[in-house]
Amino acid sequence: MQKEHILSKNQKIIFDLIDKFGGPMKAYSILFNVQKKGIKAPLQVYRALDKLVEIGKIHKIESRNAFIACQNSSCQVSKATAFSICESCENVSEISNSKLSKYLSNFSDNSGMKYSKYNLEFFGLCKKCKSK
Amino acid sequence: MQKEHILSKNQKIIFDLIDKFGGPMKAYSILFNVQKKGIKAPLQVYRALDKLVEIGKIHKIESRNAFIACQNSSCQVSKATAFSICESCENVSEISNSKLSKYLSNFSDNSGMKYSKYNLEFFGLCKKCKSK
DNA sequence: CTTATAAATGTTATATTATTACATACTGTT
DNA sequence: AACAGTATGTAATAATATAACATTTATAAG
Ligand SMILES: [Zn+2]
Ligand SMILES: [Zn+2]
Ligand SMILES: [Zn+2]
Ligand SMILES: [Zn+2]
Repeated sequence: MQKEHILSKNQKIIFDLIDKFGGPMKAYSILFNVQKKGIKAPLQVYRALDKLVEIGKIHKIESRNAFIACQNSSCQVSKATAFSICESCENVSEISNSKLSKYLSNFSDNSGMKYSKYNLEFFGLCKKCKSK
Repeated sequence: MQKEHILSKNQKIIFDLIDKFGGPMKAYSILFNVQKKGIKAPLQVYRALDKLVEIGKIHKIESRNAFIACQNSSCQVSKATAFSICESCENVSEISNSKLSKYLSNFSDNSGMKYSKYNLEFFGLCKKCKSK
């Protein structure tokens, strides 16, 4: 189980927006959408995003510079993330596969490096886009 | 084996720089370093980078917005990439592990999605940084 | 060789993403 | 009350990436 975090005002506004939206959102799109709530500057958005990523409530989709709400409450807080991304419609979903996460969390090679975190992004065509 | 690509002038200048540098380079750092060779504008750099990524001569480290020469001539041209990244010294190396690549290339879940490409980034501390 | 086509280049301007710096306010603890 | 840690507000700017348009070079076909 995850530790519960009490979100601050800005953090809550921004998390609620991303969570409700359901898909990946870009920082400046978030900014535009929360301006009516009094959040006026990019930095206010980025600070909230940083914190939300840190506590695992959202994840950054690195290849898209976008942020998505965690769809997997049991994932190891931001330390082990995997996503599938449709290159046609840009739909993104978080992969929750215990075999995969176990395999990657235990991965080690002969580099002498100790891995404490990973991010995996799969690309392809989703069901809908495939059948077009 | 990979198909051989003949690089254009700008592509060759930029690939040679990245390859010689050995680690991840950022686009504007590349630009600065090739200005004496006549490449003056960001777009010239980005166009060469796009092409080099496309043909698998370099890869983009998404979490760092940086580009590194492919260290693994047998990797499936830009379709299956894995890196280890030291969060302390920012050293990056390409992971060449046939079991891992086989596992990920064959990965499928019940989403109905057909994966054609992936990128994996491991984070941790390298040997050197661990012992500090 | 000429024509056609695709790929690459040059140049300017601009869009998008993210951080620095500094001042202020809120929250919980001793 | 004093302190430490976290969060906020605001302005300016840095860093990353693309749009638009003109021109040139490479490749292949007729
Ligand atoms: Zn998650
Ligand atoms: Zn799709
Ligand atoms: Zn490679
Ligand atoms: Zn290191």
